[in-house]
Amino acid sequence: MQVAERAGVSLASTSRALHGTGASSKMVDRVRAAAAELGYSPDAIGRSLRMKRTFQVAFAVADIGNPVYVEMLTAIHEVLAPHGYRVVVMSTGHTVGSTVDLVRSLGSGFVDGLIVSPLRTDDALVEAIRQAPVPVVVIGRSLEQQGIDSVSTDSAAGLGHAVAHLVEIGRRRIGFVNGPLDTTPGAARQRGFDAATSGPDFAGDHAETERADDFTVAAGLAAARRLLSRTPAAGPFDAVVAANDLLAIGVIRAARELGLSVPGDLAVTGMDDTEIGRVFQPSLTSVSLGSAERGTAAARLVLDRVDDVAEPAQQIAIGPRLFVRESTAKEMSAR
Amino acid sequence: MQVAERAGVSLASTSRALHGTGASSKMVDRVRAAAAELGYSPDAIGRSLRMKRTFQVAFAVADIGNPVYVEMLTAIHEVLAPHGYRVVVMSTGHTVGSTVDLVRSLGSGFVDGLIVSPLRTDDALVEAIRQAPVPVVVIGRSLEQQGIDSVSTDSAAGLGHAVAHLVEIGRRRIGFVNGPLDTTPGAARQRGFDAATSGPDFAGDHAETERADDFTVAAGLAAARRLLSRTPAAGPFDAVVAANDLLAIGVIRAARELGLSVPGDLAVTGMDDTEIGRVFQPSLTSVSLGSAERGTAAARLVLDRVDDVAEPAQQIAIGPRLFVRESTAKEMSAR
DNA sequence: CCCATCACCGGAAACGTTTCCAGTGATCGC
DNA sequence: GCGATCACTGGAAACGTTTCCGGTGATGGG
Repeated sequence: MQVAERAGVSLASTSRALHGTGASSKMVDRVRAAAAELGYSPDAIGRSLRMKRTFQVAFAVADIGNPVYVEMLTAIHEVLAPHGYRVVVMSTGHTVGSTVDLVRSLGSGFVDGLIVSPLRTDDALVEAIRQAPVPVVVIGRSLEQQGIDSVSTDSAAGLGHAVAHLVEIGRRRIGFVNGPLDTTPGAARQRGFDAATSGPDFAGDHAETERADDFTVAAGLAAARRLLSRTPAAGPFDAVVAANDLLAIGVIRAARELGLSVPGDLAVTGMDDTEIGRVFQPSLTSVSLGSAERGTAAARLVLDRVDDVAEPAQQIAIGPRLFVRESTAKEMSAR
Repeated sequence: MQVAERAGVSLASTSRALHGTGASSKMVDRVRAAAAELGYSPDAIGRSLRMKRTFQVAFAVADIGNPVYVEMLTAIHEVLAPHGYRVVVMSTGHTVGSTVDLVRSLGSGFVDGLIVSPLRTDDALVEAIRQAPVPVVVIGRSLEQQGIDSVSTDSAAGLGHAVAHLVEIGRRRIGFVNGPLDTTPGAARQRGFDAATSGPDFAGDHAETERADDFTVAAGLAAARRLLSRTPAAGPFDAVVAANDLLAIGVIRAARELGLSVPGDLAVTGMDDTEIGRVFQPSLTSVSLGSAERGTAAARLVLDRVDDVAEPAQQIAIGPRLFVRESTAKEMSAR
């Protein structure tokens, strides 16, 4: 190494001087000076090879463009960067199989840990995660019984909050626009809606689900058209719960097409509390699932695991919170 | 290495067999089988150390949450992943100094290339980029004379398109809500607006700029309130050009506060053609600066540079394109 | 049948760092 | 003044891979 020669000392001393332990101050000065003159910075690869640390953590999701994941990514980056960790973004692909491949690829040791939010889960994936050679934290479903670190949120309960709020402001005939049921979030939200609208606690008159092909505005628009074209015996819908903010915007579009005012004729709620919903007109009442908090918690957890090795797997839950905005204002049209 | 032992061959043969060159088919089968049994995948660090390739590219921006950068990131990832490259996200920080630090940190060799979109640029940064030990591609300003690879867009011309469109639909008194002037985009857009509204080609009656503190909805709202509270001698504003989509949404909010209809009383244009603008009500006429295309081009360029070493620096320009939507529909209110 | 060519394999070096281990010089206490 | 302790330094090994180089066996041509 050039710095050692230049400073006239051994490689060992150079390393100690730069790393800061067990070197005399004279030595430190000398090496620092030489390093500064040469514009030297230690090679990350050599260092990684020796230390068995890459100082990198991967974050993997199906779709990096999704605002929810962007928020997580930002939060994760904010936690990890000050600790000297870099963030590698990866794609899980849309199938369970490709996610399993991703987890297996951790064997090549290019990261010290993984934070992953799989759209779909199965036993093979759980097994792969448990076998993984580096710590893996799952954002999404709680995997308690499986002994896997996870950061989850109770989106089913979140749906309950939305329904309760709508009932409280006097809505009685509530539609639900959900996304695909074969995704983890889709399934959970359906459970939440069904639980909230069945049973004796539900004070409304009617509840009905329509499924969109996708969690997008366009799919929400199409689904809402179908839903709103029907009129239940109890009377026309006066509220729609959407499984995410983009779907909710699609619902509002459909309402406008049909000449319904929001929130006058139709109150609409979203989920995820995204920027896009906050700035929309009308601004969107939405259930926050704490994307940023989940990212932060996952990042902290993975940091813990990278240092301390084996503790019992931890399941962190972030409570959903309802943010009431214009799209569910109290006043109702007389109809 | 365990695989070599298991297969009963040398490390060298193992490597050749897995890498695929100069090994007999019998050897390949044997090694593959052993590798499969052991679930072996080659260590990325050891490989990197030897090959002097990390198979990683960094993407650095000030704010990963910005939709424009998210689009770029997605595009970059899509180009790089099939070539076996990983994407590391980094933050430039908000000052030139921290960006320079970032570029210098490339010396530790943790990536094979960098794609960076600096908010602000100065000579020190240009110098640092030129000295960088790995290829650097700049997204943003064209740095032709500096001999630096860059992918740029002519946002000044884009502003011209917006103004021309507004004039064409009969608007005459045009306001401009810009962001901070000390950023590269802010300065370029100001130049564009000034060029488009001065000189004999401008068929409007009045042009005036108001500056927002930031490229956000809130800042746009505040700036638009200030702008619209003034009434030029030529008459009230009938159009506002905003320097990006978020500012434009702020402008629409301000207009609504003041009882102005959009586009009836006031036509509004944005810039960046973001999802948020597309789904807004009214949907936003916006100048696309081709974020995804720029990301794609930058990623391709960095791939070229990683393989072929030295070619003359390249400057790629992506032309801006205007997408006309509801916020600048033709009909005007009679006033 | 012998020599030259060729395909293939194993040994070993190299990449750049950290850390263990031993050794040297100095300092301190007795 | 001498021995022991101590702070510090240098040598060397190790991390896991790729690739150069030399060698060996087979094959083909003369």
